[in-house]
Amino acid sequence: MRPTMTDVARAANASLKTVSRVVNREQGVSPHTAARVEEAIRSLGFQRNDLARALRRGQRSRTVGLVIEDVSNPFYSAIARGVEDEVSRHGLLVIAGSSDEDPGRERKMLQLLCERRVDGLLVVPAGDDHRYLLPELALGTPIVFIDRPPRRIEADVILLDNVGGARRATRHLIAHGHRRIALVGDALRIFTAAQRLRGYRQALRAAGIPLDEALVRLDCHGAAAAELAVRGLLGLPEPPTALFTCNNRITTGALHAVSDLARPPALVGFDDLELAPVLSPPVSVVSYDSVELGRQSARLLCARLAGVDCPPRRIVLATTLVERGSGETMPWADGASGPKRPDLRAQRPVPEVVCR
Amino acid sequence: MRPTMTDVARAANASLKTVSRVVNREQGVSPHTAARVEEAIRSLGFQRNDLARALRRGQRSRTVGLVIEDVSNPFYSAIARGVEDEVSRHGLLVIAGSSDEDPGRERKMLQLLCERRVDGLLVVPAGDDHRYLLPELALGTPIVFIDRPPRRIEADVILLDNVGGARRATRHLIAHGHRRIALVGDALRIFTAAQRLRGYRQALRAAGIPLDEALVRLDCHGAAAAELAVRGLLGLPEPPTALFTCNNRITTGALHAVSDLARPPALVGFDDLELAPVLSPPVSVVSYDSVELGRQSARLLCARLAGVDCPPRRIVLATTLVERGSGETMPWADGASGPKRPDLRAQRPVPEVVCR
DNA sequence: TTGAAAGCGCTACCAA
DNA sequence: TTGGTAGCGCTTTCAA
Repeated sequence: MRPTMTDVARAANASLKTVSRVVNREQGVSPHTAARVEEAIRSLGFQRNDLARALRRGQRSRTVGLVIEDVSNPFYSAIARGVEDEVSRHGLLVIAGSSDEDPGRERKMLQLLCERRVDGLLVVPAGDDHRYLLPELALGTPIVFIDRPPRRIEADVILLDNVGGARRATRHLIAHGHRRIALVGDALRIFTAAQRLRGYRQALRAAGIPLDEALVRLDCHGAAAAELAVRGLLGLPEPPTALFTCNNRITTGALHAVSDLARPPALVGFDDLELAPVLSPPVSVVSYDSVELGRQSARLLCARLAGVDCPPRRIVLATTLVERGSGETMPWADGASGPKRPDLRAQRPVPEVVCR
Repeated sequence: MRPTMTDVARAANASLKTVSRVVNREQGVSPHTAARVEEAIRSLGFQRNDLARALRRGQRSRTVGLVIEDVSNPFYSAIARGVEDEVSRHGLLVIAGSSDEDPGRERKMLQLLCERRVDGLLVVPAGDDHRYLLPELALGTPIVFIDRPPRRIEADVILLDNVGGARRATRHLIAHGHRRIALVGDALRIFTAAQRLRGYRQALRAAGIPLDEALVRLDCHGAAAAELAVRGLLGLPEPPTALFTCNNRITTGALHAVSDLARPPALVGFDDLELAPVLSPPVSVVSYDSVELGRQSARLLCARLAGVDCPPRRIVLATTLVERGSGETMPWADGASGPKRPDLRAQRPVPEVVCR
């Protein structure tokens, strides 16, 4: 069995309270007694039970819950890292879980986290009604929403400048002569998807380009769906000359769809990709610091935990357009035969003899 | 204040025990009483305190601790996802933390997790001596090591076939006519780095190619260091004609280093990259299922939690070579001028007028 | 079917 | 400087 303070007290021939004092480095223990207790702790391998401690002190579990769509998506795992960096400075650990964009799972995860008495919650919300969190908020659990605002409740939220980023990306493509610019995006119930569509429309309107519904492909969840959508766009009688892809997975899918094209359309994606600079052409993106997104969210949460009590805050982080090449090309003249993107495999000698 | 069972009992005019029975869906409560209690639970917004419950039941916190190098590295976050998928089926949550390859941080994290009484631990170990975990193991906390074996203790571990994968990668490059194959790897104290070097050496030896120390670049931690190392290799009087890059970050760095070369060396990387197929040329890699790596580790942990008591297991997962193009090119004949990798930006018209 | 009392491992309060 | 005792919110045991 695992030794308790009582065991240590017995072994050290001291009282429970004295052991507690030593463990918690409180004043008022004679060096001699302290040494005896320390020795007992060492020999028994005692480790304080934080569950019991928290219960007694009326504390929570000294953890924060983080609910994101998918811990294995680089965008979200970067957030997780930012959160960890920030909260670990306060001795808090992070319980992270994936909602898979399912409001039911999200709610269940949040419920589990509340039952474990997390000190605070960080959520990239998937649901469309978060009123069920009101009692928890009222009980003093701070909740900070990340990347998307909560629905039907007021709470702290850290967002990206989605509209601005999308508008800039689209305007950038227009500036390079494109008029048939497709948007490939996720379902509109997702806040960021809707906002990015808004920015796209604003840029078109500002340039006097009518919106062509055929060029707007929504509900692309994941790379595979996006790849299909882009193939569909390219098969149109009048295909787009440029693509605006609304998140990292969609950009990835689009790149798969255009990778074997002799003349790929121009492309700007929302979210940066680690390999964007080494693709050919290098991929231009709307970028921002996603670790910082997590860090700021956690910072706000920690401020709330420390008692900062102001009305719900709404922080918007800037996005920047990173020009790398894929978004800075003009449309091909119709029917003109332009230079092809070469197949390197064909260019380089391939051996005829393969050993073993 | 947060309502407790006592509050519910008072509100429902029932005893504490009766409330407990209702909350835990135990038998022996009359429907009428149960309804009254349910109503009180709803109206007060009662939520059972899992901390107190676990304490009383002598349970742990119903969480597993996961210590990895960096939650934001796709390799590790994929593991985290696999772990989550598996343990969530048992009602367990995941506390994940980053060690940053620092044995001190690793130890501290593990200590924190033990104090919070996690049910089990999953660790990608960074340290070189894990004997400090022996007491915890003896107390019945199952620990499964992932990707690298523990040092100086016996415990469950799930590994990849590093030697086999590296050998196959190197042999593959040899088969395509390369004899000057560089290895870019991490510090040898990291198990996987050492094993992959071993596989590389085995393949060279089998082909009768003497090892050229100048072509072995170790201690490359992170993409930036790898990029530098590759630039160094390419600046050699007799540069390598092929690269074997030992992990995902190193491959990324190498790709940065060769991205602007007219004639990039052949390349095979260990770890797959999401964008590998759309790079030019597409990148050949030693691949495996990293979500599965996490899932299997968690499965073993859960088996231990369920009481499976056999000697420590060592499971090795297979790796496969995925040929995509970058590893299937012959070396350039010395001094011959081969076809260049074209710059797409130059090929395509760039607009002269940019609006606003 | 219902409830009183003890106690999980710890800390807080007060007394010696 | 030291220690007894109560109690955090819950479950368990046993009695009514």
